[in-house]
Amino acid sequence: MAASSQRSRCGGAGGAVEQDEDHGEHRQEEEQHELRRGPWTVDEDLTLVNYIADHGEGRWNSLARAAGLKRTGKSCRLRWLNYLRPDVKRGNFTADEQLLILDLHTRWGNRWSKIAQHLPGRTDNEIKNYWRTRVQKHAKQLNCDANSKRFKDAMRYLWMPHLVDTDAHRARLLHATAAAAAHHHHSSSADLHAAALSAAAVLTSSSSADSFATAESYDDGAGAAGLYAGVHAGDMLVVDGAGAGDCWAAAAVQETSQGMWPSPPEDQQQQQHQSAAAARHQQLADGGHHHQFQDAELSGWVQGFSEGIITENFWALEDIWKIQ
DNA sequence: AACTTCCGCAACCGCATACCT
DNA sequence: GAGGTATGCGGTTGCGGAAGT
Repeated sequence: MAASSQRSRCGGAGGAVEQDEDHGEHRQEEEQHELRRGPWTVDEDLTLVNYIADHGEGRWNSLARAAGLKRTGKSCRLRWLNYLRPDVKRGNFTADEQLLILDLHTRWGNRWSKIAQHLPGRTDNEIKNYWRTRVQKHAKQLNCDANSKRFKDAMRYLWMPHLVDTDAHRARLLHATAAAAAHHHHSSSADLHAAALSAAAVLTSSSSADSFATAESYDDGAGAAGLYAGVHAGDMLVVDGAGAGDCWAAAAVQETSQGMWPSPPEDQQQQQHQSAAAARHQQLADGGHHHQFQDAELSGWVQGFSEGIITENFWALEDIWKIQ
């Protein structure tokens, strides 16, 4: 694969080089040294690894030449740092890591290398890709910018607790699906509010099932729980004084937001289900009043969010049911 | 089975900063 | 201090495989 794609890459990303003011000279220089671009071959990897094992890192341009690699120093450095380094960690991000990324990104924005320093074995490139491909996708689904306060609040009060609570999520999947389906059958237009809230729950849970929950990530859920203890998915609910319909909606969000996760061991399931249920009952017992947020701005956002669900055409309900 | 679309990720680029002479 | 080179960073591109039709 390497050979063919290299050619095309020279015409693609490499084409930008030729737009430089001294592109002619540049190309001549490249041809002279037969600089390679595109994916690295196994031989090249071995050469680089062996050379660094013998001589150490640094001085990348001279390293590339001395090792006999027809690559720029930059390319060698990138390959080593992002892929060949022995301590580089590959594979899906654990729940802990996801939480950390979300948290650090709210603090520092796109300071990928700074964020990467706090995730041992992860590279800035990997984190950046993760953010762009997964997190931004969800921002798009929420109809807001990934850098907006609105989205960050959604992360903090919906997503993070969602990750923390993954075990409970798994436990309630079947129950939630059944409840939602049953409700769908018996719902009328009067229940639109509740259904829309349910839709929001799906938005923040099952839509993320594709990428945010991996089998291995569940093992770390408990550790992450400590970080965000006290923040629960139910916190985003606005339990209005309107009555039973809204209470159902509140419960629906709590239930369906648990998403599509594999099941934990039985005893764990029961324990978590019980505590979550107790919390919900307490919440509903407090009903008839707005849920109180310490952060007034957040409270406003929550209100806006729940209203927006109805007015901003997030997803058609039909789509939600299809997913469920 | 063939084709198209979508998505994840490796690798690239330009720019900024640090370091050296 | 000026100029040149190396390194680091963040944004972007496009390939290849998966998913959908």
